[in-house]
Amino acid sequence: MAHEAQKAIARQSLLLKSLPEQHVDTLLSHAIWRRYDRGETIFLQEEEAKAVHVVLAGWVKLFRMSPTGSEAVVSVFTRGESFGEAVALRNVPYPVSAEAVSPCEVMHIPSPLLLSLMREDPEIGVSILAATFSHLHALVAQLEQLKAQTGAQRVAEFLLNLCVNDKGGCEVELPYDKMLIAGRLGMKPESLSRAFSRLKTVGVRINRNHAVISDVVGLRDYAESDPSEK
Amino acid sequence: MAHEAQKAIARQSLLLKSLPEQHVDTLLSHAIWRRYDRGETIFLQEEEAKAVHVVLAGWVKLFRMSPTGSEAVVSVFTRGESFGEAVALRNVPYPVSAEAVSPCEVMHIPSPLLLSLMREDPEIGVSILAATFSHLHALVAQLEQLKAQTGAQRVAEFLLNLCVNDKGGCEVELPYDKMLIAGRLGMKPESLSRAFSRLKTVGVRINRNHAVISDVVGLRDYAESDPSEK
DNA sequence: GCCACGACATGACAATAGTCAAGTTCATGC
DNA sequence: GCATGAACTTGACTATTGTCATGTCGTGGC
Repeated sequence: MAHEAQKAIARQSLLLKSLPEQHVDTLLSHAIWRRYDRGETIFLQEEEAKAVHVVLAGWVKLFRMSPTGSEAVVSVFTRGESFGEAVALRNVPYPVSAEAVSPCEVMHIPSPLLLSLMREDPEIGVSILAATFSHLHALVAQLEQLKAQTGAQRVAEFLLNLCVNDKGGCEVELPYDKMLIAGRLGMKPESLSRAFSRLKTVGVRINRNHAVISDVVGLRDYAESDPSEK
Repeated sequence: MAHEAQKAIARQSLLLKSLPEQHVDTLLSHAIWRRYDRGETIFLQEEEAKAVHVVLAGWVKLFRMSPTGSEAVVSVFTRGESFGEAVALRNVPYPVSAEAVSPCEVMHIPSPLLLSLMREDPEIGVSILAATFSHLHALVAQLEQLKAQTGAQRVAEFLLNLCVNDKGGCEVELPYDKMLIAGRLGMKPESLSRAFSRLKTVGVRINRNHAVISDVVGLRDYAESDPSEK
């Protein structure tokens, strides 16, 4: 059974936050709450979806194995984020696999429950679409980055997304392994290392999983500049 | 007003094909039917979505402009395909722009109509989710290609998707400009040219917009082989 | 028919990223 | 404490791709 703290996190997720209290209670009380160890599989590509997943703690990566065995990281989720909405409601196989990349707490909402509630109140469909749209948007943004930016620029954007303040300097912690960051940004770990050292010229220092950005505006200029201008 | 032939195409779209006849009739009779010339804009990034779009004839590209002015093609749609579902139902701005890349016929379903119908019958929400999921899936597949395959391999997959038969040889027409194919595959036109000439060694001949594939199985092997093995 | 322009092909070169190998650091188990 | 192994960094080299320049080929306008 779930702690109140976990329920509070679930309530804040994009999927649930705009639903009527009463429905949220129903969903939370029928949900399955599970802990995953680092490296543990949550579901596999081609498996049939039976639930929608909400991350309560830790980090989960979605990835795809190509026929050759190399893996492509599609997205990385953390506290308060949900995934699998569009798949769960249609009884189709997952297009990706999901794996815990740190110890995780994940809530699973059985899809039949969500479906039956949706037939009662169409507003739930809108909530699901909202969450799905945000995934769609994230994928589009990622595609644009891959097609229009160099590796170092993608790293710069990644760091900027970790910053809270939008000017001056700031210090951030890298949220997960550099290997995973590299995968998420579509490059090899070696290239990520080199991208980091290239960013030294625009005021970025990396030490372990700690990053110091001395000039956020300058870094943003770098990220958005034309690759051919450098 | 629409020809019956156009309505028939719309009925076959993923968005509408599984809906009850009665709802489809309502939607079709309130839809807006428009013709677009090559190069004409259908909507712009950041514009607020007011409709869902169904392509009846021609080709439409969705693309994103990066801050530097370079464009990244996100997807290309043709007869029977719909786009903008998840955006239209949420009153959020489009994350992409849409442009006709050939003379086009496009049907627009006003989103308030779709929303009100959805509140009557939640099944419509499922249909919209189905269409949205297929876009999500396509983006994930594209991401995987970009991250795990070389340019020539992406071109090989593109050609394979145009083939109907799955063994032996086949001949296909390239559906649109090579410039657009290049954009869709995340490369420059020059790189596409070179990818084509590289594919000569696996039995692919390109002449104008006509492609001859002498060995579909061999080409598939090539597309799925490890990039480092060549 | 001729011209102009855009799409496309190709060569030379530069920039970028992947590969392979060697070495460092750090967390873990014993 | 020490050994082990995984994550990470760095260097040298290669492969791939982008850039720029040039040339060809067709299509559409006149």
